[in-house]
Amino acid sequence: MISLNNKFEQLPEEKQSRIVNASISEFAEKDYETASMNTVVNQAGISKGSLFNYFKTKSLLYDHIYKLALGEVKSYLRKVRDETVDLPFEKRLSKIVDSGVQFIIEHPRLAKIYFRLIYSADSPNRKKIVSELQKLSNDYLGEIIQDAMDQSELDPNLNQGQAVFFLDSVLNRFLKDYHEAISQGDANQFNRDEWVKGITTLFTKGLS
Amino acid sequence: MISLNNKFEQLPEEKQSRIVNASISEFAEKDYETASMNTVVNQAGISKGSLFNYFKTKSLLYDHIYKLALGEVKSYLRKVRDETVDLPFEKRLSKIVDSGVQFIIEHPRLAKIYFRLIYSADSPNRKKIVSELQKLSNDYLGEIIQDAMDQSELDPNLNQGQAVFFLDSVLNRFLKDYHEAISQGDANQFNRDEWVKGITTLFTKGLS
DNA sequence: TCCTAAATTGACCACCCGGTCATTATATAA
DNA sequence: TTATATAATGACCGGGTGGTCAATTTAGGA
Repeated sequence: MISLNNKFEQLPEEKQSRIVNASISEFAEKDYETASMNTVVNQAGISKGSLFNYFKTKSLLYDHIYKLALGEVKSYLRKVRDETVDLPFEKRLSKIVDSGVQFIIEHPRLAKIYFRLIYSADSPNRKKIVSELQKLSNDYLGEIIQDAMDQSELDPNLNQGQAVFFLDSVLNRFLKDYHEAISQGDANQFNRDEWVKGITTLFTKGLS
Repeated sequence: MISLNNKFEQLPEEKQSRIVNASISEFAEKDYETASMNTVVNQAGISKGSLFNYFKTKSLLYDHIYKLALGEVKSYLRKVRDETVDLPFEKRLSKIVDSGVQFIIEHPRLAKIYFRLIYSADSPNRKKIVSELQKLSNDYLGEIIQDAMDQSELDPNLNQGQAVFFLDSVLNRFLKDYHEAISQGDANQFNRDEWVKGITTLFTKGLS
């Protein structure tokens, strides 16, 4: 026995995806407490009893969904890290922003769940999840910054932790605002190239 | 007739502050949907009917509270802006961080409401409020950055909007993390001076 | 002291929630 | 075809919600 969720995983794939889809929509639209299991079952076209048979509690369903969202985020990060490993810091940063934007466009609902998780305070196990995410981001951006330090593209005596923090702050905030702009239909206010250039300039040369 | 809330404002001050206190606690602890009017009336020691007599709906009570929180934030910003108007950019930044930290320590619950408002998505009129906040931040940080540009402490050809965005991202994120660290009792992980120095260095000289 | 107008109360309403479980429908093996 | 195990159902439960309003308490002037 590997998984504790075999009930759900042994379902026909079509049914699984109906349920996952409905759950993603609901958890993207409302925060954890406000999201309704009733809405999920109605949108998925199954009965309430069935859903609670597959996932014993709301919290376990949420677990399944956020892990799924996080998995997608991670695979994107891994992809862009590996694909840019030989590029200079500036180009790397640019690609990171690019693929963040791409992720948001391709998975707007997952992005919403991700941002809700980071910025809101009411998901179950929030502390554990957020610290996990922090580690992920630390590892990911830390590696990129360390590479740049090793290549003397960034000051080798940099406080690496701080640098990661700054980069993370700006990137996350940019992507969050971009995501919000998209979901309100006015993403044109963002000239992507200009922003990428601005961000890389900030980190390499500062504002003076 | 100036105010529409005269019912509440004509109450004895002691009673007003009991109600405000209870409301602040509740809206700080839970997000808008989850916060309970029952909890508020119990903690304030008044009856439910009375509260709904003073504030016709939950949303109107929330309005009153967030405006109060915002007012405090604004007065802090105004104060630090005026007190630092003659200082160089670096010193100014440092004072801004200082007074942000001070605000968080003095008004932890208001800070929580403020951060919830910015980062969460479920307060009523959120769009309007957030854009109001953005304007506030733009005016405030914009002025400080413009001053630094005028004094040639920052590049006079800077994209001012971007610069404000970056500064806002880093400052807000720092204060948010600091606030969370405090409310979990381990704020010692933040060496304030080191962070202030790091932030000012980032913005003036970059990381290379 | 009594009367009236205003303030306060809390039982009550309709609604929604997460979760349960006896009942029913479905699939499978004999 | 029939008997049996398994899966799916939705009425139902206790509890909490924002909001209401008839009844009661309080305050103040005559």
